[in-house]
Amino acid sequence: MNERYSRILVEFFELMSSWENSIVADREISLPQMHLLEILGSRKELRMKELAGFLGVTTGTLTVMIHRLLSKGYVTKKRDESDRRSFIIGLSAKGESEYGNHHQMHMNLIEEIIDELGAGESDRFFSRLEQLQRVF
Amino acid sequence: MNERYSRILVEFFELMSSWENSIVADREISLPQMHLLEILGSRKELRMKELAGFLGVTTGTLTVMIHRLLSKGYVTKKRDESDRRSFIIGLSAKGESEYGNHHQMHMNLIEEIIDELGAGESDRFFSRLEQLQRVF
DNA sequence: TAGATATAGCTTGATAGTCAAGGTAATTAT
DNA sequence: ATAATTACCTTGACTATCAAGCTATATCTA
Repeated sequence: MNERYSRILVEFFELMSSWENSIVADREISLPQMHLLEILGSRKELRMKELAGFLGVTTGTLTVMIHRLLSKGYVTKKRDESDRRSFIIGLSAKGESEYGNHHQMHMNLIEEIIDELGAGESDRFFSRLEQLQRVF
Repeated sequence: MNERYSRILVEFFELMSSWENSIVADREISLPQMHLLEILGSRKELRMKELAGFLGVTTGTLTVMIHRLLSKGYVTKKRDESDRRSFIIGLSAKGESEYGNHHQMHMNLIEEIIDELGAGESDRFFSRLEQLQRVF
């Protein structure tokens, strides 16, 4: 039985992964880059160190990611005048637009989930999903 | 409300991702490589083309992944004598062992989920999760 | 059966993501 | 003051990834 649960969980994860991949495909930016935009979209402005923490990468990795996103115009970078070692990263107008577009895709997905499960079951399902944050 | 659902789903996905990352860390193989081992573990033997399909990568990408896994001894590769253009990829003993270890981690996770949600709610939860395969 | 077409896999060149280790500049603690 | 810490950057090494073009084998078709 637990084997079945494990299989369902793994398959769900793989389906979500490929869904995410498919909606960024042909979009000029990669999935890790979109993830970065998503974090900035919900948290507004962050320092490099903080952003690296949310992404789960080193600041060295982030430095080059930000360079690429800067050159494509998705993010802004300015010095933090209160601590001149730090930089403040934010979304440009183009970045906001890309984030908004992606976020809408997520909202559409949520609609489809609610259609599939029904309102009551959806609420129950997401509550369980939230509860599981304690497990990881 | 849908905003909340979306946030929960995204956070769940991120938690699962970092959980997966953490359990392969310091393990000599990468996450994509482990994913490959998992597919072979459940499907036994596959041709390159089939394996690439399950992984969602091109055969070119797979060629180099298999080279790396062969050199580290996790997989086996032999010609398909019924179609000499093809190769049959399988797990070596070392690959089986690595897969078994990883699979056990998943089973432990399932245990923790059941502990957290309870048996009845877990069953309901996984049924919903399974139902959602239709949405993606 | 010969020639055309399709398929399986490989190679190469380009772009990205990733970390560890070591560097600089700015801040904070002693 | 100066030592220690912090934030970030750079470099070198490795992996993942695709597209395009290649070879060998299989299949179709006239």
